[in-house]
Amino acid sequence: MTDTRNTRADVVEAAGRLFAARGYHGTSMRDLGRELGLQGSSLYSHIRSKEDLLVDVVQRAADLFVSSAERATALAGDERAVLRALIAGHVDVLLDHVDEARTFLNEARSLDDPHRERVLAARDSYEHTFRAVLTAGAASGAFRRDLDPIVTGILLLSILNSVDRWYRPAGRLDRTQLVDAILEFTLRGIALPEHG
Amino acid sequence: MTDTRNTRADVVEAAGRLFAARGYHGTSMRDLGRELGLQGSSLYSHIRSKEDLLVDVVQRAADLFVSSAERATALAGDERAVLRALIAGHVDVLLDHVDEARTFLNEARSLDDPHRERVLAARDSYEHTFRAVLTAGAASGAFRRDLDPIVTGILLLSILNSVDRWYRPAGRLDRTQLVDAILEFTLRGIALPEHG
DNA sequence: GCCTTACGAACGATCGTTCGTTAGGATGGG
DNA sequence: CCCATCCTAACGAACGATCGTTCGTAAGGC
Repeated sequence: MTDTRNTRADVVEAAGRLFAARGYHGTSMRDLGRELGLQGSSLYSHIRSKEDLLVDVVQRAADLFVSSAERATALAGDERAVLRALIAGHVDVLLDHVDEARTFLNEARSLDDPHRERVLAARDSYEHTFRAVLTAGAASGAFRRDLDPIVTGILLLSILNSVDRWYRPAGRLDRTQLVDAILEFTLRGIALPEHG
Repeated sequence: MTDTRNTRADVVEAAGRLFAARGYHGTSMRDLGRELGLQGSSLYSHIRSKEDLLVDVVQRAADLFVSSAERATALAGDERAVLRALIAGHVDVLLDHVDEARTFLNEARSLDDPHRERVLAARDSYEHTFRAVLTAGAASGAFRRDLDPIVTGILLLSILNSVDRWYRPAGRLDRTQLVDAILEFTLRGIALPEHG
């Protein structure tokens, strides 16, 4: 019963899986066919080229990240609340769509120019959302004023973009605790407060 | 004058450059030959296989990271000083050997089993150094006691391993300021201290 | 005269892709 | 209700290109 015929969405999903695990150049069309129980040539009933698949996977991830950020900023609340929502949204996208997100983060460089620029633009817009909240928080008094929001945003996103490399849902932290840990680290750091 | 004959070290260095830029599977031996002004087949005067090159590049980066950590822990000083040295050492390796470090971080999965395990073991040992300092600092009172050193170490290393993706020496921060920014973020976070 | 470095042709394997064809379910007219 | 039709998904052979690699050979400095 599971061996019904495949749709384009099935192909894109399997492509995400393999691209995430072995990279775009490390995945052949025949590999991808085998993953679906097909011949490599049969994939061309669904797509026009291998690059098409990468575009689809990466674009889908980009959309997920951008719309997650939009939902977070639409929230009522001070900058801390929005920042928490941004972190939680990023973690959700990363963990609920690991393969697309991984491919987005690691394989975008294999896109050819028009597509790569479009993806980099989406990423810029996404990162800008983080910077904007950090800047607003510094102005409103929620965050320190002596830190550069650009650098701070990059450091936070460095943490977030690495979550899929180590976090395992079966481990000690559930997802809420993960978000809390990242937020706590970002807000207060590891130093003892009473210390100089 | 620059077109003297090439040594094995030249080949490994050029391989690191291309592996970092295009990935292991995205780099062909003929690409690599062209980078050195050679035929692809001529590379086999210096190496036995393409995989050899990846092993060399990745192993070299692993050694650099591990010995950097050893130098940092050999330092006199409290845990904050050692932590700063660890951060500075990591940044130095990453920026002074970008290509090897990038390849180490991104292409280790393309190694076959015996070599990959050895590299993962080196990485584990390196990360253990960070955890050990964080644990010692929590015990001595330099750092907060309510944070998990394992998680904290991972978050810090997430920041450090991403530095090469955004830091440009021509930008606003020189290298010392970069280390200071990371240390400050890690120790105190972005929240206003007087805030709840 | 040897040893290192490089060449260039060639190997079989695999790459992404095209093509003509087919099985079978959906569709619609009589 | 049946049959002709169409469409989608898949096959398998084949294409030229490129892959990593081998081999026999040549050039040139210690």
